[in-house]
Amino acid sequence: MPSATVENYLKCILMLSMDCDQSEVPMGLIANSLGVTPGTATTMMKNLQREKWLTYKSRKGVTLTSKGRRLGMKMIRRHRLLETFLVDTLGLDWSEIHDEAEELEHAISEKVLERLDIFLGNPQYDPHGHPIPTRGGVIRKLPQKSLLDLALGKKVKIESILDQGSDFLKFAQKKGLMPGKLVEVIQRDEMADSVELQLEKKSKFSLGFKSAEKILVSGK
Amino acid sequence: MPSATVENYLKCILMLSMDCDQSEVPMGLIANSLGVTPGTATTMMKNLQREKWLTYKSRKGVTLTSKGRRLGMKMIRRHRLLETFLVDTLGLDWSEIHDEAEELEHAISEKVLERLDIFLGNPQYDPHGHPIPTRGGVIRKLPQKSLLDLALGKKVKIESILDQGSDFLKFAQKKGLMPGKLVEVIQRDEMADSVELQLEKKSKFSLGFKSAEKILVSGK
DNA sequence: GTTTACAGTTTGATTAATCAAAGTGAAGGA
DNA sequence: TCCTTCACTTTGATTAATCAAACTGTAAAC
Repeated sequence: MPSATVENYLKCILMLSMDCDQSEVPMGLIANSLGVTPGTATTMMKNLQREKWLTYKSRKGVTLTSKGRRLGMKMIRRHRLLETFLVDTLGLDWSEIHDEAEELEHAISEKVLERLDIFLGNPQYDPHGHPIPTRGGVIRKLPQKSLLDLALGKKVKIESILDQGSDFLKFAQKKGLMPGKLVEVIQRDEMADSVELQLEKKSKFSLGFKSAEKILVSGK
Repeated sequence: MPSATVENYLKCILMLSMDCDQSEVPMGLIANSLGVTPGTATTMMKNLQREKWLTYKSRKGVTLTSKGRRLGMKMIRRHRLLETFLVDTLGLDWSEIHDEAEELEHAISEKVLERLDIFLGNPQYDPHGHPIPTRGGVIRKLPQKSLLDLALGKKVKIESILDQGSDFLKFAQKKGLMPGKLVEVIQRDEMADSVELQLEKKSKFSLGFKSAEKILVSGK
C-alpha cells in the first residue's frame, strides 16, 4: 500500500498535470508545490518510477501511468468529499477545512469513504465549487471563464474558487465570493490591474486581476 | 507534535496500566500488544522518557507522566468517538470499526473532534459499551461484574464487551451480545468451563468462561 | 560557436522506526 | 551458594523520507 507521502506526490502531480495541461510535469513545479528541495523530488521520482506510478525522464519531467492517475484521482475524491463533510455536516468554516482534509484523506478507507459519499447524498461539487471525481475516477471539467473574461454589466453565477489558501478563502467568504452567488463586473481598469464587482445585496468592491482570475463563473 | 507511533505507544501503555492496575507497566506487555520486538520497545521507551511522556526504569517497566497520561487519554477519546460516528452515522458494522478508527484517530484534529462530539450529541459510551473520556481526560469506570460473576436466573443488562477483535465481535453481534440487551445465565458448568445463556427472544447458547468474562453487566 | 545561468541531479548525512541476534541481570530452583 | 532461565537490553543494520551543498546538462544570450 502506498504511504501518505506517495499519495501526496501523486495527487500533486495529477493536479499540476491537469492545470498545466502538459503530459510532462517538470521537477521544479513538483518540488515547489510540495515544499521539498529539488534533490528530494528527483530521488522520489525515481522511486515512484520503480513502482510504476509514473515514468520519469531526466531533466524533462514525469508522466503518470494509469495506475498513478487512478491513485491521484482517488486522493482528490477523498479530499473533496472530506471537505464537503467538514462544511456540510460538521459546520466548519469554509476557509479552515483544507488542512484538515489533507490529513484525513490518508487515513480514511475506501469503505468509509463510500459510506460518507452516500451519507452526504453523492455531492457533485465540494464547498469551493471543485468537482468531485466519481468512484471510477472521472472528473467534470471546471468552467474556463473567470471574472477576467467577463463582459461588463453581465450577471453570472460564481462556480468555483481556484485557491486553497485559507487567507484568500477567508477574504472571499467575507465578501460573498462563493459558489452559487450572482456577480457582475461593473468596471474594469487595465492600468490599475483591477476589476470592480457588485454582488447581490452587497456593496461594490474591487479585485486585482490575479485574484479575479481565481473566481470561475458559469459560461452562459 | 507527537507522531502516530508515539500516540499509539502512549494509548497502549495507558490502557495496559488501566487494566493491569499497576503503575509500572512491564516492557513485555507493551512489545506484545503493539506487535514489536522487545528491543524496539526498549529503544522507544528511552526516547519517550527523553521527551517526558513517561519514566522508564530498566528491567522494571514504565509509568506515564501526567503529560503522557493526558495524550493517551486523548487518543482513547478520539478512538471511541470515531467508532461511535462510524456506527451511528455511517452505519458501519459493529465488528469492522476498530481498525478504521485506529487510522483516523491520528489524523483528526482537536477542532474536528469536538465538532464531531457535538454532532453525535456528546455520547457517553462507544458502540461496544466502553466509556468515552471527557475533553478533560476523565473516564468513567467500567462495571466490574461479568457474566461469570452472575447468580443463576438473574436477568441483567449487558454494559460492555471487552474485546476489540473483529472475530469475537462478529460472533457477539450475531448472538445479540450487545450493550443494552438483557441476558440471563441459566446454567453454569465448572467442569465444562462454560455457562449457558438466554437472551430475550433468542434461543439459548453457551459460552466458555474466557469469553463470558469479556461480557460486562450492570452491577444491580 | 562559446559562455552562462539555472533547472535538475548527485552525493553524503540525518532522523524515526524498526528487526535480528547477541549479550546481560535478577529471581527462583537445585 | 551456584546455576539456569527468561525477560529485558544492546548492537549493528535497514528502510523511507528528507536536506545541504556540490556538481552537470542544456537552452538561450552573446
